[in-house]
Amino acid sequence: MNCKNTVFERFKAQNLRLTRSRIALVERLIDACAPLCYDDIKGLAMDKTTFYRNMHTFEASGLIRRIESDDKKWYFELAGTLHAHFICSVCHRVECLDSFRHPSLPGYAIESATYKGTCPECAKRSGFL
Amino acid sequence: MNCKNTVFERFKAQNLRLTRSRIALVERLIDACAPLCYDDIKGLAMDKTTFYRNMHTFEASGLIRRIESDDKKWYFELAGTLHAHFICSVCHRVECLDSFRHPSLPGYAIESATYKGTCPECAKRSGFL
DNA sequence: ATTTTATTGCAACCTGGTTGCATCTACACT
DNA sequence: AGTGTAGATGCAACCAGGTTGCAATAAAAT
Repeated sequence: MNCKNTVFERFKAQNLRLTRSRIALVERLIDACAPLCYDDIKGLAMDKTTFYRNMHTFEASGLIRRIESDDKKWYFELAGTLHAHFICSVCHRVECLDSFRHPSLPGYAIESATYKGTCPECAKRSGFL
Repeated sequence: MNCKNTVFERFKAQNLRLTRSRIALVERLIDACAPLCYDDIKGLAMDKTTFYRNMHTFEASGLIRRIESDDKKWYFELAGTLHAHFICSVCHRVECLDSFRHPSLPGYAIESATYKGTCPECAKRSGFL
């Protein structure tokens, strides 16, 4: 479960301090239902060093997952259920495709699936519909 | 067909000059059966500007496709048949999954599929087998 | 051979992300 | 509550991949 208190308990269990930035980051990540990059949290007025260092820490402790989009930026999301991502090459948004099962490939250990193309909104907007 | 002469004919048809660098690049891309990044062609002793500019040109003319790996680099491959890619998070190699059909997602125009995880070789090497 | 124009290479730049280090602060211990 | 200390933060400087401006070069058309 991705509720705040659960996350904070995991912090304690891993000797991670409950700092102002971390609380803000977790709240933001819970709020958003899509992966976020540094630009997305700039409103939090946090140094990028702090952001990236915390993301690494969170990733190492299994709290979040990292996704590389096609805009050379890293996106982070709370590590909930495994799901695929769709990256729109028009608006560059990263979307979660919940309830999507990865295909199986003998010999390969698939950990994530990313699909790229045009999302429904952009297709509509550009008259591709 | 990805034979050299076919490619060079397309060059002419698009008013692209047949330069030493372009010939070398096309030969290298045909040779490799995997997407290549700038580091992969450093042996060709070509300035990175030339490499990237040509890749953009080739992409614009539909000759190649661009893939973003998880190492913050761009990989390029000849635009042959559509297929998915597997990126190994251990050795960072980009592999082509030929004869792999993309799933269908209503509303989304899927143009590419990328799977990440551990490739068979790395799984074996690290004793995950 | 000459001219024209696309292409190349260099240097300088941009952006996303990382590292070193001094400062600060969460938290444990009195 | 006051204090000590390891862990967290912010700044500046840095690194790497990729892009841009511009002068020099080389295809290819004449």
